[in-house]
Amino acid sequence: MSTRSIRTTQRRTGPVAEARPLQKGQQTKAAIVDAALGLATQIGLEGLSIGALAEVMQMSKSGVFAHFGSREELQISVVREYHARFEDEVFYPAMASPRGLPRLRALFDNWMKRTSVEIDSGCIYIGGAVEFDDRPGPVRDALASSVNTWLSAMRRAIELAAREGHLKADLDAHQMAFEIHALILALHYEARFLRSPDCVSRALRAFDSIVARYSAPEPAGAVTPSPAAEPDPVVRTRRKLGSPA
Amino acid sequence: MSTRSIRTTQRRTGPVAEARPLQKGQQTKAAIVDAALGLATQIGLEGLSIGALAEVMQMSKSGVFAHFGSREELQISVVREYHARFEDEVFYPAMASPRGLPRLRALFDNWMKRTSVEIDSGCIYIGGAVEFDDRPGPVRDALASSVNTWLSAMRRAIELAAREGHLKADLDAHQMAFEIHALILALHYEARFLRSPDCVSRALRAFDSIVARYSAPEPAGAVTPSPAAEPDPVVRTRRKLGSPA
DNA sequence: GTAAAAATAGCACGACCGTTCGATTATTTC
DNA sequence: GAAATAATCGAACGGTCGTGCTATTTTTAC
Repeated sequence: MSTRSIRTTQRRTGPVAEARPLQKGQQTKAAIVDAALGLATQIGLEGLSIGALAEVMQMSKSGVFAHFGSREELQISVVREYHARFEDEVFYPAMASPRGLPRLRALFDNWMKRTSVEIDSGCIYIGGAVEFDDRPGPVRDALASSVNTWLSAMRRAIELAAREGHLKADLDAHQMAFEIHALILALHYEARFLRSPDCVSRALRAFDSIVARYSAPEPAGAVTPSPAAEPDPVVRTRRKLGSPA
Repeated sequence: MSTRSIRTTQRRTGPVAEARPLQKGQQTKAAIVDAALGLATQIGLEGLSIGALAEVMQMSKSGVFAHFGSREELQISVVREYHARFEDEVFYPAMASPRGLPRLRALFDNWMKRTSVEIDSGCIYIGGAVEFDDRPGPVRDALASSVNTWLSAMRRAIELAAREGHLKADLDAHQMAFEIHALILALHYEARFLRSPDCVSRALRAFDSIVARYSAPEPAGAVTPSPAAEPDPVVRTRRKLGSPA
């Protein structure tokens, strides 16, 4: 918390040297956040308790606590960590797919995997929304900011697909994103709560229906529009999901 | 709890008369469940605490507690109450609409109102799914049972609409129900968490798209198929959503 | 009215919660 | 090495939680 904003470069020679960030602390803090994320995906952000977290980490409660200063700050750290992983596992890999429809489909596929294929861990964006929809505060803000960042990225991908000619030029990207988001929510619901075995294929079918409806009318037979589009070679470093500031 | 299974009809004349259920208790119990439902729709089933409930009811904790015997039984009572209200406010009113597409649309409209128009209270079926997807036990069972009952009713309405000729005869009712359910979940998410102002109209538009896609192909212009179908006069007493046994 | 029985209150227990604080140990800097 | 500082521990506090007991009050039955 307090050590975060301290610059790494400054150094002093006087007898009372000012602190520069050390490594051990940040390291175990990262380990704690990692464990906390694991707990939060199972029992929710609200269910996260410092005592349980300390037990997992084999540390004392106060030892864990000292890294965050408050439970709320711990929750926010978990949200940030989830944002980073979402970026790494959903957004960036999809950017390697060719612009337009293929990339949009890759985003959806990765998103699906994140929220349902690993059934043992729920999605913080979905669980957190339910837990914090009536609970204003910084945790809710961090959550909403991350979700909005991600949904915006989806809309951008849709608009790009429209500009590439894969989808109708005059489509309502907001509307299409709403419908795709809905599929993810239903998938999460049926996979994790109802344990419906065929929900993944249902979500895929529904996605295809949506794409077909928003697709640009084509003269000849081929359903998938020109798969000849080249992938973007260097996107990993250029494009960003965005930071949830 | 113990008084629940005692029959109402039996009566004795001996000096040690066996108990028959009295009224006052059930009455305040109903009031407690009502208040508990109000709390649960705001802070969730897990957030429900007997202490807070007692304060709302202006009763002692133990006084409230005695009606249920455990917190779990209180939660189950809340789920049952929600089921009953859902039946009354979503299912039954829609049964007054004409069979087929109009009735399906009425079900969706009522469902929408329940989960989003009254933004101050969340849906227990949605919140509970997130809270209990990793928590086996009787509360989860009661929740899942109610949800499945309702989703089955939706599927029946879809099949009926197909049989009436309003929708394609060979449609996959499960798939269509999945897609409609998805819209409700997205509506709930955007209304309550993201506070997106136009989510209601988005859900309506998406619903229309789904209906159009599953509609029976028509020769002439009219989009809505023959609105001449007569409503069912006596459905309120005959048809049931079903009990979540 | 009286007596049985049900409904409610009062109190206490043990468990866990987040948090504070001072002491102790590790780590880093010189 | 020594000195400084960061990291961690241990114990404790006030609070809320669900729950179990025993009184006391209210309701019902006769």
